Amino acid sequence: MGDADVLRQVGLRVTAARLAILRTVREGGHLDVDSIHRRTREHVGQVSLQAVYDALRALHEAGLLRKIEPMGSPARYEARVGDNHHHLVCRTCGSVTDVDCVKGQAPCLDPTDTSGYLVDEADITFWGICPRCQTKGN
Amino acid sequence: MGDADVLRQVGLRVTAARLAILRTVREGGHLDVDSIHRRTREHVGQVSLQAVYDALRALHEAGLLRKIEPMGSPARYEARVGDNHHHLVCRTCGSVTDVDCVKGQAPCLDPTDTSGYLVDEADITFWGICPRCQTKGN
DNA sequence: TTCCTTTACTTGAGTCATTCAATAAAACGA
DNA sequence: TCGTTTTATTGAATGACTCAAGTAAAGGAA
Repeated sequence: MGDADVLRQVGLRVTAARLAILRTVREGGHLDVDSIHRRTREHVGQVSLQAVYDALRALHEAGLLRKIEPMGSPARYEARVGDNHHHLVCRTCGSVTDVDCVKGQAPCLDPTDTSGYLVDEADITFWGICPRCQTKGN
Repeated sequence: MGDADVLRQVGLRVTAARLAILRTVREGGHLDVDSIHRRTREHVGQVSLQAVYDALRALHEAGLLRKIEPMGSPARYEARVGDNHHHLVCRTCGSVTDVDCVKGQAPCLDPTDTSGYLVDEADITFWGICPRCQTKGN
């Protein structure tokens, strides 16, 4: 199934911008909005930053993209959704790496005491220094 | 040991603003900067917003306060540090509640595969609907 | 195909949390 | 008490993101 069908399936219109943005995020890893904007332009020419914001929100609300916001840095988007994986974030360079769920397949949704909350998601970020920044000294 | 000594111990000068801010955060739970500013004023009169930002950063860097930034809302500070607890955040009203570490005393610092990262902290946020918002029938 | 309605895109201005910069005022060791 | 260093004040700036109004494109209906 192509991306056009994926979009239609979630009730979104198929536009060049959305197809390009979807592709960009898939290729890119964990890109911020600015990077997505720049790379998307390389694919389809002119696209406004607002169009990128709009499309990312639509794609995110439709469940096609996941949005992460590590403390202190702008939002990032990734195409890997629905598998409840977590993230390693480098304190030095800010790079993000996926980590599979700590508990295997289970969705990590069980704090020992939920205090009455109806919990539907566990958002887990591991902070540390990435291999490259370790070797770079400091 | 009083707060003044606590401040001196971490190498910070003792000022009325810092003492009041520390007290405010202790009393407040998970307050954002604006709330801290407002409440601190009630304790000591005039304090500028920037002084609050500066003090919070200093206190945070000194390890006296913990900073959390749930997606989509301004930063919040809490006085409970060093025990690696986690947070429940309400999707509806944004309120934050503490949860003890899922793994008991252990610091939850073991993703199955760290990809070479030197991990020093696990930041875990559980998202859901708080009891009050559940009964309010959204 | 053409028309029409709905949805998306563009441009430009606005908001909010946070930071920067320069001056004034305290803290605290000498 | 003095002098240096750190902290506070005031005001301006930044950056990520949103809002709003008009234009363009998508896709169903005629």
